[in-house]
Amino acid sequence: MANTPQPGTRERIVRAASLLMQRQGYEGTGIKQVAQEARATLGSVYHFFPGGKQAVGVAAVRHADHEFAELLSASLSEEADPAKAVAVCARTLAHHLRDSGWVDGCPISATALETTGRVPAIEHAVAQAFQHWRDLVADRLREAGFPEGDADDLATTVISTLEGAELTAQVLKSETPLTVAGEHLARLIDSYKR
Amino acid sequence: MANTPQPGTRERIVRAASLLMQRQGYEGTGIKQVAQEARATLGSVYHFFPGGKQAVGVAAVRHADHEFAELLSASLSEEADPAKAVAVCARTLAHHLRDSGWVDGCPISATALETTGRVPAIEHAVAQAFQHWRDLVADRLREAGFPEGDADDLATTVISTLEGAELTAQVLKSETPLTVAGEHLARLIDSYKR
DNA sequence: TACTGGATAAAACGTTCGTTCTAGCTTGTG
DNA sequence: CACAAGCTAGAACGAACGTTTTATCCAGTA
Repeated sequence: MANTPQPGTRERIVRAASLLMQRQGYEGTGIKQVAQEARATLGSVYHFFPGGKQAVGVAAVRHADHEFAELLSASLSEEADPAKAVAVCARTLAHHLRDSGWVDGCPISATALETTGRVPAIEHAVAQAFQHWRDLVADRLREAGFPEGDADDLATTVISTLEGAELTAQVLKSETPLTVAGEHLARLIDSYKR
Repeated sequence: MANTPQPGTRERIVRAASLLMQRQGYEGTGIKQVAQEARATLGSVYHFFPGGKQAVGVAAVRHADHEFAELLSASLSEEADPAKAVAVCARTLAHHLRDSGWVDGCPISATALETTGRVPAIEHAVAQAFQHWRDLVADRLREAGFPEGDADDLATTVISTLEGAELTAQVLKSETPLTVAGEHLARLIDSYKR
């Protein structure tokens, strides 16, 4: 959506890094592999990212943050009922995951787990993404009339559960964990209504 | 529990690998680092694991599988009400995570995400672990009188949510995601009663 | 036309990776 | 005491890692 027809070199590097890190994690992705996949040279990578691999990693995480935020916002605004919207979102994730051959799960969780407590810059970008997504859900719930406390707690669990269900679905190569998680989340949200 | 007072070399290697892979993932953990941490030599590692790094990885995942299964079984049998048991389990995980300085999350999720679709042997061990844990919860729910279909679905979501909440808690360095997820899961399970 | 700065290209750095190999050590049985 | 088998020790392999360096290209401006 709204992609520049010919993304510049910097943009190609970030996208390639984001995709590779989604599938192989941060440690499993090499700078040279990123350059090759982005059809850029090593010189270009270090030109745009003097901070080296860590800087590329941070940019890739931020890119993934924005991408998933768009998908989330779209899902949340499609349905009038936020409970239904969450279920729809879970199904959408399940289809994307299946269509990719079970390789495209959450774009940052692999990176998150590998770098937590060891690479502060990436750790921080990951935390920002999680909070960002959480806030999107919380805002939608407040907007639908849920009290502040309930909305915050529910939003936290929605993100956690979607995250975990995507991991489980990927590992088991099955859409079921995501679809049932979506329905359970809808049921949970409904139980807070009124 | 029931640790041999002086674990043998093989056991030390598996434990060290499991711990390091929990914190740094599969790609981020080197064979030499495993050997050093286990107070073993490279020769010993390749003596016990002729399959190399992959074989060590599989053994480490299986070790983590059994360890977490024990924690899960203990939590589930401590409380008469399985809904309460799940909430207690979430709190236990939160405390362990906090006490470790936010580094000891789920022992296999980092490895799972890095290797899925790329290292079949490890992929398989990870899937077995998830199913194993899921079955423990499902059995407990059936035992408590939940119908088969409900028990299976709930067990899937319990594992998914615990997994995701642990990831979120680790990333945000907060116990909250795990504790509220535990309470939400208890509420969800209760909503299926009768 | 000459110059300048951003961007690209490619070779090479030292280090670490997973793995292999050949000794040497221990231990228990004949 | 001898001898195999199980285990440990440590050096060495080629390949890949992240990074640095030097040179070249190519806009846009004066």
